[in-house]
Amino acid sequence: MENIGFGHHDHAHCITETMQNAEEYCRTERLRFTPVRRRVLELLLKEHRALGAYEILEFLAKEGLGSQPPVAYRALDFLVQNGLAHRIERLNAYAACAHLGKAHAPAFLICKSCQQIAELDGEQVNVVVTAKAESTGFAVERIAVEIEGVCPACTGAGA
Amino acid sequence: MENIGFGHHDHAHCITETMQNAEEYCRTERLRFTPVRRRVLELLLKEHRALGAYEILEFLAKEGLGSQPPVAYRALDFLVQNGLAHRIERLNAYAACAHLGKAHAPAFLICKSCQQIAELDGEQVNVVVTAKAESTGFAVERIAVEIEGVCPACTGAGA
DNA sequence: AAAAAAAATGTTATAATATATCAATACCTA
DNA sequence: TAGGTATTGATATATTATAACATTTTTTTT
Repeated sequence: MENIGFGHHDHAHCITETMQNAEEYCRTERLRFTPVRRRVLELLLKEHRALGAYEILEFLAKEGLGSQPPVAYRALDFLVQNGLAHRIERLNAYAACAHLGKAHAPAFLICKSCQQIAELDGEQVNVVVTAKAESTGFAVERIAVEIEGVCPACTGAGA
Repeated sequence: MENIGFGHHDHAHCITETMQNAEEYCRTERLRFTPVRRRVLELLLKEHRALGAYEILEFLAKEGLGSQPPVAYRALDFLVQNGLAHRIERLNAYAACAHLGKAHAPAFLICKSCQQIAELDGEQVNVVVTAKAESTGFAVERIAVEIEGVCPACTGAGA
């Protein structure tokens, strides 16, 4: 897995490509990629940072896609369950998955200043941690690695 | 750092010893270990699991130590700031530090079933992750490693 | 020891995040 | 097309967290 960082990139392309991948993924998995779900993923991709459920809800409300919290939470749950987005525990917020479909063990870089999220390959880390944990008899189900700090762009900008 | 796990231990002793360490630590660091702060740490140690701020507040209220949320949050902030307790992001809850005073890089094992928390030594993990992150130009400030699963006791109990 | 400054606490109010519940609708599939 | 399942709509409420300001306590300075 390649690291997806904070660098510049063709963002429009990154959106359309990920959306296409998501469409296909849902088709093959027989998941219902409904309008709200589709739109929420699109918003996460467009904003390219972690968004809270209520931030998302504001967008949805403006667009007539729903105005009550469960609308946003349900869509986010769907995306997270199916690996199309990740929940960032530290922020109680959500970010689009940068490696759609491919199994992966993400470690998140969280910029305090701009809320942008990058994914590092956490595979190694997961292996080490899982070994340690299971040697104590603990049954590992889920590993969250979240790294808080300041991204290159914001460091440069004196943030 | 030794791993502190889910095994049986002399809990009464573990409480008094940690409290003594905390007392001394606060004395040498010239920190004010006020009654509320002391009591909150004691509660975290006694319960030996992650407690939410409002759970703690209930105890405090019963004991006449305060009944409004800021009372609990302030005490918890103090303990976390000074390394006497940790915040478990996954649970929005708090646990007493198992390695008081010693600098350490904890990785938390969170039992879904009983909410008990164990600390693994996350030093290695932190080194690996920090290297990766900083190679992308990201300035690391804080790393959270949280492992969710089922502890040996609960696995045995069929949880 | 008194005054000034700093830290902690008390109190009220409210913000932000999240879920339970039940009714209505859309969609699969037998 | 009837029946089951998944999704959405809508209302209410639970849970977690902080802002703001007054008061008190502790520490430091004079």
